[in-house]
Amino acid sequence: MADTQRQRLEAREEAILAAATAVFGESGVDGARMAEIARRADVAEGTVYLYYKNKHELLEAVVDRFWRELTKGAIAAISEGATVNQQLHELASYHLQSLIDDFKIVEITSRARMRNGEPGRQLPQIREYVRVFDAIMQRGIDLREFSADTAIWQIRDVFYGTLEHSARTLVLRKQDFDPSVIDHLMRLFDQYAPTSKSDVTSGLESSEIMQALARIEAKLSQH
Amino acid sequence: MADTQRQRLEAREEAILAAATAVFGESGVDGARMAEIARRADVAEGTVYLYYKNKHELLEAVVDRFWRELTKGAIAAISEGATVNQQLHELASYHLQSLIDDFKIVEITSRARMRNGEPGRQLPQIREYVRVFDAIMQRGIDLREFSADTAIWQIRDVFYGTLEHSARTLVLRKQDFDPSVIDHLMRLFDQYAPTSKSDVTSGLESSEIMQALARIEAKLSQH
DNA sequence: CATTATAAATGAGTCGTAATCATTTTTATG
DNA sequence: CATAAAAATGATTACGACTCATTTATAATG
Repeated sequence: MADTQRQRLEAREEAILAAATAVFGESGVDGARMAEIARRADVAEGTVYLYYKNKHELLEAVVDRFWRELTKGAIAAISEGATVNQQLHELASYHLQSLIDDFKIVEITSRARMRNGEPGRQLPQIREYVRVFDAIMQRGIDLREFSADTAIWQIRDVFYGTLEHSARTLVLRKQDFDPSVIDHLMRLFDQYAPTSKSDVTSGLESSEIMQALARIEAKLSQH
Repeated sequence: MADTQRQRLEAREEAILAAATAVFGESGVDGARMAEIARRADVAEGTVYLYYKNKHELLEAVVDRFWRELTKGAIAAISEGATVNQQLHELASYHLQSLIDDFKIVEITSRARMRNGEPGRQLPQIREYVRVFDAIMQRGIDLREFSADTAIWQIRDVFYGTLEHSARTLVLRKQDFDPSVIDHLMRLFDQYAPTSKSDVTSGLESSEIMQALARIEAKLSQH
């Protein structure tokens, strides 16, 4: 029964993580007591330290899991065949709604970034989460919906920065999700549409078409 | 000499605040020792508690002063007679540069917002700081440079949200101030011009072609 | 199934630090 | 100079994160 043993350990780790998430959320990082987390996970205080080296690592695990789940949710929230604009809209809505719903955990994220006095390591799971946006944007550029010289990282900062601030604004005002925030944000993306001038049907464009056709031909010959 | 007495007390408070700013910046909030702050301010540990009720209130005072100074600096950085766009540019530059220079203290700000477990009280001095932006925007609307139905609070979230995220990105990449970030942000503000440039018929055709090709590719990959 | 070895769990005890408070020192007042 | 009030001190307390000697559960072996 080496398998059930492993499962029991995993269940325990999960119980600790769940308890920690709850307590951190309710009391904040400083207010959270390791004793309380242990009590809710139904283990002794020392046991927590068998799974996580210290309070900060436990915090990191909680935050890490949160963003991993968020990534899953984001991918699920995006319609596969939709237009780039539609997908951005879906991602923005999902993101804003999540930030509002789990405001407490989101706030705690900044705490997990701090290691000792040094600020801002990138958390791996946030990097992963951001890839969802990057993939949509890249597709937008490939599809010529956005001009090719678009600096994705700058737009990403606009996208996430705006939504984060908007979420804070809404929560502080005790308001719910506001669709106008999304509409407003999406309108900014019109900025990145390729210039409406005559280079639309130029030689560069046709080479892109030929490249795509070549890829299709290559795929066809595989069958 | 009731006046010199008062001055001595103020000097002491200032010494404690300066010491706290330094130590919080160097070691982070958790790493900062009240004993170290007292030592650097050249007072006994108990004395600190005569001026600030506890560590958190001291932190709040440090953050509060930082944003008060920032407000002063912002107002000084803006040219009185300049155009609205020029002023926004100046404010954005000043803000981004400050966020980069004092990244540590800025990060600590989120910590000061937390009171017990409850997140996000507005810090009064940040509210004050934000007014600088609001005033410029209001002037822009009054001068008909921005359309009247512009929701200032949403644009404010774009402005500060983007700059905050950009600053983090730059600092993590160990890059300095990047003017292209400002230019990029300022271009977004064209959106709010009353004479909308967005109703020009643009080259939708090419993106439609590319989308069609992408759909074909996607279908092919399924086999 | 009994025995031993190994892994996991326990919680009383240690240790560091924020905060307190009885005592001392300084300052203001007449 | 005497006295009261204010300010400052630092030894002491309180509390919570973390440790570790001991106990309990699980796996391995003949």
